[in-house]
Amino acid sequence: MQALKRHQNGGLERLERVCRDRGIPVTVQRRVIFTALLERDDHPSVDQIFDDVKGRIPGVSRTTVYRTLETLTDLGLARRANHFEALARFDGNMKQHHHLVCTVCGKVSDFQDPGLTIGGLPDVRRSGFVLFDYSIYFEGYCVDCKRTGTPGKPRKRKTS
Amino acid sequence: MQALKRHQNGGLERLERVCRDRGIPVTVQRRVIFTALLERDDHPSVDQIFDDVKGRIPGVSRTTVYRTLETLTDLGLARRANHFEALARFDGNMKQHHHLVCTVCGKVSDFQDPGLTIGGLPDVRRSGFVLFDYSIYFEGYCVDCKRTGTPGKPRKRKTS
DNA sequence: TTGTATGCAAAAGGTTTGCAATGAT
DNA sequence: ATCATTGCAAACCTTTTGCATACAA
Repeated sequence: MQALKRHQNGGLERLERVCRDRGIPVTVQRRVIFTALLERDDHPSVDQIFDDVKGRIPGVSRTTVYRTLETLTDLGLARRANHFEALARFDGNMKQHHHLVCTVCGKVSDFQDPGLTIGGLPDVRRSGFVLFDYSIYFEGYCVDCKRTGTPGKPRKRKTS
Repeated sequence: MQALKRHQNGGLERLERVCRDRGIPVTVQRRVIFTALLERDDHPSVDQIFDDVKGRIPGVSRTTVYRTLETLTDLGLARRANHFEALARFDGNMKQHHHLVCTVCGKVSDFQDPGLTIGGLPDVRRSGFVLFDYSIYFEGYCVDCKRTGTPGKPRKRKTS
């Protein structure tokens, strides 16, 4: 319902406008992949979108899905749902703590603040979810990236 | 400082106790890898720990680091810092929203609640960080996993 | 027509697995 | 002595890249 609404309120029109503004072509692939993304609200992986889409575009390649999702992110029409690049990360700090995520370089650092609480814990129980902890991810520019800008683009591979 | 303190307050003793309780051996690799993890507070990747550790254990293999970090997670001595398994994930919902993360099956779902605010935004500016958004990750058991328990273990590959 | 996006195939990176040897209790 | 863990090598999956072709404007 939620997704459908988003879809109806000019999802594609938004894509077309943004592409025109940036002077890049609006291809069939971009249209369909963007639509598929808007139809989901479960943070799909590249392969999930690929599966959704391959029935609608004759010979799409996974590569195009990768590239298009990245393009949409650049255009500000999507974002990466994973902090950290796609790598396993571990944490030996078992105390509750929060995180500062730099959306430019991808760096994540701990931010411990016992005084930080949520105003009125949400009613997640309603959905049958058993809550036992929470952690807040603060997004912004770290000191190093403050001036350069361009949010939403984590670094590529091999930059550890 | 923080990490050092954690290290001093019986990091290894904790490991030894937990291993004894579970009846599994305390190997050199487990000792050193756990120590290396406690020395960092930057959510290291497997390779970062491997680098830290290969000077201290003659012929460690990356495989052992993978396996040991997973073991530590099972033992409750570490946790994965990345929600989602190590995969790129995208989100077409650009409005502020929060997340419900099931620590058993790894499923992440959106949780939108405009009434949910943080009591007194933290003083992250002090560190030079420019904050422009935040998102809360609520961790717990989803309806499906409620009874089975065993937190902290996201699903493996190929389970999309 | 001009320039960018696409698809393919191959490469590169990250993670898991089987098995024999080693090590902890 | 026994059973789990380790290391190696190979397999597997995910993501990126180069290049020729196809497509949008």
